[in-house]
Amino acid sequence: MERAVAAVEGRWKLLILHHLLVREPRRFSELERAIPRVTQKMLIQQLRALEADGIVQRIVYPEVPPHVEYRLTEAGTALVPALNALHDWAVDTEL
Amino acid sequence: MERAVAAVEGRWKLLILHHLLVREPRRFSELERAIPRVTQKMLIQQLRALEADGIVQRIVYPEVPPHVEYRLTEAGTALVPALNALHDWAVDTEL
DNA sequence: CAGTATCCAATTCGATACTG
DNA sequence: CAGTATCGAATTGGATACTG
Repeated sequence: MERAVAAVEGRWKLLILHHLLVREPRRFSELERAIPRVTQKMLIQQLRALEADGIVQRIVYPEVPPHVEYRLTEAGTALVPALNALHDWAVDTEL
Repeated sequence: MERAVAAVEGRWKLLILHHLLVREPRRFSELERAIPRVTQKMLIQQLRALEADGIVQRIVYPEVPPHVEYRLTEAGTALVPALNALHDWAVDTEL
């Protein structure tokens, strides 16, 4: 349970998840453009953390130039109802 | 929505919320005993943050010695379903 | 394109001591 | 009892420059 929150903690993870929900897959540069204020360092760091937690999947196409896609895993998709519950709470409490 | 997660972020907040769910109200010293590894500094800091976010209520009884109780607010109680959803996800994904 | 590497500033955390 | 104050260590974050 602590790990469940940890999996979503971090300034950018929700934003990343949001953009993946809106449209999948996303390339690294797409996420960069979608979240202008994130640095490359933070973006890759959060993506790796989400990957390590089994929430997003990183798919590498061995091409030149490099091509990497990020998708939600099944567990990532399964997280959506919980995020919606949090969202509903936030709306209801006007927080 | 970011604030919704922020309201629950922090190593001790879930633990505090848990103990308040199990039994209300709780005094400061009860929470200290319930969560042995938290320092006073962190405990009060997280309690204040939860209070600022409208999730817990701090009730002071003007007695000697001092007597302070912590309770969930209505918004705090309303948060429970969302926490359960997160919990279910954590269990289902074996995270 | 998709990252690494580095350096530095800011924030967070624990331990300890003290107080109304 | 219920905190506050202080300090230093550890972690995190941003900016910038560089690379396979």
